Amino acid sequence: MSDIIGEPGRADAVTPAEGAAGAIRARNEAHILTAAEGVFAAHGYRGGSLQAIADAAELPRSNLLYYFGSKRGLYVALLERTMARWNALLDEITVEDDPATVLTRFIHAKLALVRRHPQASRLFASEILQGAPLLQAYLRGPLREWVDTRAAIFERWRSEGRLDVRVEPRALIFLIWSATQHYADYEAQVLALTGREQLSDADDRRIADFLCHMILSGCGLQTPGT
Amino acid sequence: MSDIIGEPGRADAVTPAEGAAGAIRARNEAHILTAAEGVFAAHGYRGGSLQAIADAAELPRSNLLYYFGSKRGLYVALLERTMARWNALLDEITVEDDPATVLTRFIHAKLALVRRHPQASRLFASEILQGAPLLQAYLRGPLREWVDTRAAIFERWRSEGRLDVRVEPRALIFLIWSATQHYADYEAQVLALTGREQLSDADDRRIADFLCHMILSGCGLQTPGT
DNA sequence: GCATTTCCTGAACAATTGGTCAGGAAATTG
DNA sequence: CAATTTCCTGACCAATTGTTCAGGAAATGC
Repeated sequence: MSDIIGEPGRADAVTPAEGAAGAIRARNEAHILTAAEGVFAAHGYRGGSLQAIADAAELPRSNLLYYFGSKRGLYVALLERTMARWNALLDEITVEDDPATVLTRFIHAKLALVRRHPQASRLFASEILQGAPLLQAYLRGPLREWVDTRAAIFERWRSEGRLDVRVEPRALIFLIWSATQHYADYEAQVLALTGREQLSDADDRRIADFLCHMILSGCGLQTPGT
Repeated sequence: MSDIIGEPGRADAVTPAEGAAGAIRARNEAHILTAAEGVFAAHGYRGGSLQAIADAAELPRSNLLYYFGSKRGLYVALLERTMARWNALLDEITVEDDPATVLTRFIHAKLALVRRHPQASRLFASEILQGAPLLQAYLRGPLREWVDTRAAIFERWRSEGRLDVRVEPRALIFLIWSATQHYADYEAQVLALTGREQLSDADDRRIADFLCHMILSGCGLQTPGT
């Protein structure tokens, strides 16, 4: 019920230096979080059991409780870590920037992030599927603010004729998100339908180029020279 | 493990006429499946409990077992019903058709489907998030065939200059799927970010228009007159 | 070295899980 | 009507769930 995640002042404890006090804690917590990420991403919060996470982390179940207090505590810590990483990538743009360049960079960054941390993307997806009980504050707070800022800039660009009038700023952001996250969340489907074992770097590049082309031309923009 | 779903010959029992033998079964099964859809969509297969479904259906837990034998049996039946409905919408197209019209219709149909059955879309998403253990046969069989057919047609269009050369047929299909399903799977996020309680018909129309514009212009096509 | 904090875990906890089954009610059939 | 099939469920089962806790090992501080 307490949707605390994403509110300000939640700075993660600074990772203690190697050998210093609390170093063991930092190492083990990270280890457990990684295991939890895989389990919760695949089976959701309710479906993921502490035992399964403990097995993946090769630790006794009680050890997870020792560090995180409860299942919910572990899940919250995991979401916080994920959103913190996410936020680190929400780069700044201004009205002065070139729309085509901004969008291209945005798509590439998001695609790279999602392809590098597919588990994190799936975890996020499963939380949203539940109705985002713990992420309401994050969605309605910092993330919404971020979206509003970008949307305002897109709006400006549009009124200045630098973006096609038919572009809905927020819908554009959703489109980029959905198109990129699809390759993490629906990876199993993509692989099954393309007959691949996994996506190659070449695949990643073709996907990125295709998405950039589609989005840019929908915005009435030319692909900027590399 | 047995990924049977989606293979041919799985015709659902024809719903018996009102009052005929098995009518009770048909009615109750449908009732239970609807309840199960909501629970599994939100919490996944492992996370969804028979008790929760029973509560939603206002039936004793044993009754679900009576009709479906096991939790897995219920889940499989639910996935089968979902995929059957899905398949009913995979309409036919030919090379002779007009690309712009086909794509427009495709987007509208998919968006309407997904907005009308958001639970089904989320159920599907959660199954894929797990790695699609039960849908492998469906994905690699009938769905892949469907995708290959469309992709071949897009390819033809492209070689005839009726589609931009930069369009990757399969990636185009994925783009349409992801962009539309986003409004079901990530509904909680969309609502939180737009500050809405729910999406209106007007929202639906604006979304559809925007997506059609983006996709069509990325394909080098004009929006067809209505 | 000793004292203190941190780390760790096996055993036990009540609650919930999916599943079985006997026994009976309700409906359909002849 | 009686016979038969379908429908239904409460009680019980073993297994698993998240959590508590006592007691001790390991690391750290001095």
